[in-house]
Amino acid sequence: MNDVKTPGTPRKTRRQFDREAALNTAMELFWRHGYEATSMSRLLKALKLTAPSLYMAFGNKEHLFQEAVKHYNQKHGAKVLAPLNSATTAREAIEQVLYNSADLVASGKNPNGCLVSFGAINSADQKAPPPTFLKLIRKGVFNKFHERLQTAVAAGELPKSTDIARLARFYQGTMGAIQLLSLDGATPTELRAVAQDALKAWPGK
Amino acid sequence: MNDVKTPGTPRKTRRQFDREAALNTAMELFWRHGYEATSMSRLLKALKLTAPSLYMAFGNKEHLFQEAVKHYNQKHGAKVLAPLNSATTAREAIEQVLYNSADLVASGKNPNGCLVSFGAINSADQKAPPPTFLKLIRKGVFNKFHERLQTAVAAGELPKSTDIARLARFYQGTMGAIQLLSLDGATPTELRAVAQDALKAWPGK
DNA sequence: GTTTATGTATAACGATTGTTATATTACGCG
DNA sequence: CGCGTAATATAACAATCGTTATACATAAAC
Repeated sequence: MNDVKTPGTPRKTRRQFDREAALNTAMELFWRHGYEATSMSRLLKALKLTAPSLYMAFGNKEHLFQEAVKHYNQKHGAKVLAPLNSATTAREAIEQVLYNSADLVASGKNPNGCLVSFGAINSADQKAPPPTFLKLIRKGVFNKFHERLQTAVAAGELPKSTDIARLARFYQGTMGAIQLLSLDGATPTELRAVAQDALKAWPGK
Repeated sequence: MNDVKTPGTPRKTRRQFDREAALNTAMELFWRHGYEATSMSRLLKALKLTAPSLYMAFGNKEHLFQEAVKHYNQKHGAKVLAPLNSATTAREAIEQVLYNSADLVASGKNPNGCLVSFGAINSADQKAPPPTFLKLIRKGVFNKFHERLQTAVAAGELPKSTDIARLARFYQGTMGAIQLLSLDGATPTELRAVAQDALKAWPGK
């Protein structure tokens, strides 16, 4: 009657490599060279995998990139932005975010710069999935800054006349400046100074 | 006795295309997509040239890129940085440079962003000629900022205790922030606001 | 233990990369 | 005019791009 095979017990994976470790290495390569300049052959060599294994596990290059970026956000991005939720004042929150950013992008333990900002900046097609995906994430970061500043106004930390969007843009821009300067060899100390200078533009006082 | 052919009268070129126009188009493509993501076939199509003509005129892709960047510096970079030499005070100089930058990278008449900052940011080999070449130019821009600030200290515009290098880095960083924000669609007006906010960090007063 | 499915290995796919050898055209000069 | 050279056009080069078909090995399920 029912010729359709029932799915049966889902089979456990027999993958022989560490998916997390592979994602880590892929993230590192994309971070350092960007999406298009990171070739599959380079990835395969670094991950010590054969092509079918990688395609089986991640689909294709675009999807691997997406997963690598998500991994980046979980492992690094979230830590950098954490003060937006934990610091007591908006000013301290942004100060700490900028410091975190300076440390992340110029520590020497990771590639310099930022995967989200620069990961697909040189793209043959700016409307292709990788650039679009990153742009969306950057928009989300802007929104996080924006919301924190709104909260600050509501709490009386900032005057109600404050141009929130403008301020959010300025400090997201400062983050970008820090990331960009790190590519030319600026040290964490120098980048913290950039953050401090930018904080002199904080409203009021 | 002398079998070596004397060079004779240098023959005028018989090139049939406008070298300047070709350079302009190449600049535009490199500006928009970066070095590696701009393929020769794409260049040839845009320039309406055949490969041998382009190679005859410019050598190879790397050399064409170099010439395109020089063209960019002459046509746009020089104008943006001109106030460093013409403005009466250092503060006004930097203010106008930042405004010029905001207008250039977000006017809509040109590709957004900056060829010198982003033209080879996603490179398979960061030590290859194109990234190295751009890095050198950015170093030169830093030096121009630095020298202008030194002059300002000598003229008494700034206290002698001013950390010149730090200030130069901060405003070069602000330029980078403006360029980066333009890639996500910020308007010239919004970018001028970023410049204004950054100028609130100007020492003294 | 046999069957069945899934991960791996080898090797190749067509497309495109930057570049150049060959052939043809056409202009400058004597 | 006619010689010689330089710019063009056609076409191909080896290398690499991202991806996949095929064959083999192996672990899970009955």
